Amino acid sequence: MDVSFAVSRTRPGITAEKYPADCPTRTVLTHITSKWGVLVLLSLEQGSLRWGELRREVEGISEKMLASTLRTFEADGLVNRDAQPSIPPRVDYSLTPLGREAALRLLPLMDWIADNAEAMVAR
Amino acid sequence: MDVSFAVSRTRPGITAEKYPADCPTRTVLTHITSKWGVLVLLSLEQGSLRWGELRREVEGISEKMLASTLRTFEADGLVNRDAQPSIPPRVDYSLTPLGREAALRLLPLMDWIADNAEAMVAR
DNA sequence: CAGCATCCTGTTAGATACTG
DNA sequence: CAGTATCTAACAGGATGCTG
Repeated sequence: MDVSFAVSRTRPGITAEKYPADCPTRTVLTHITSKWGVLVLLSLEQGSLRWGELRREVEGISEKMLASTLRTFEADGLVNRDAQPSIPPRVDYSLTPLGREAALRLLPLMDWIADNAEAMVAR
Repeated sequence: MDVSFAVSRTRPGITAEKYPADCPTRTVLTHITSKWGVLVLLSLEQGSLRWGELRREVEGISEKMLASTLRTFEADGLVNRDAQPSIPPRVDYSLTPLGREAALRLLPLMDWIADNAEAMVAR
């Protein structure tokens, strides 16, 4: 696979650069680290949530941004959308196995941030 | 410490929400997951780099964004700036211990993205 | 070489209103 | 309840030129 990141970790010295602009990793990194991406992914990490629950969990997110973030992740195969055709409608969102893998890598980061954020901002 | 993330992982049920809007974690998360934040942090993970080296490592970053990203991380205490008052000037950037901790949590994520990005984008 | 100043653009995101 | 539609605003980000 020709993803430069994995290759370049070894610092071959000949490879032009470590983080080329036109690399699929950039796209995925952008999705996941989008303003609400991390928060949505981690909210679903403990189990599926309904639309409204998600909105309340990720405080401050607008309906538009929640919809767009979820659709992006659905297209990426990170999130499942399960819509019940009932009235009133009920839609549950959950992580796919792939999404769970991503969330798993996000958890240590968020835990660390939670532990150090105050000190950093106060500085 | 009143960082809601760490607390809420247990799903107390009484806590209003998991990711409140006015939380220092939001600020730090924004800095680190900014468009170039992850790439800069990881570029420095293997050792200090000069300004120009960083520009080349993180392909596509503009001078303005590199400067602003570095200044933010410097203020957060994640990056050290070491300026030699020589002519021509030489400035080296390196991670602080705090920055190294952050980068360490970013590595698994980037490795995972590198392994899965193509499949996700191709989808 | 390592920036900063200035100006400018466009995506990203917020507000509001409406619907099946 | 779970969205869509539309309109607008803000700020991240880019281009260019200049300097110690």
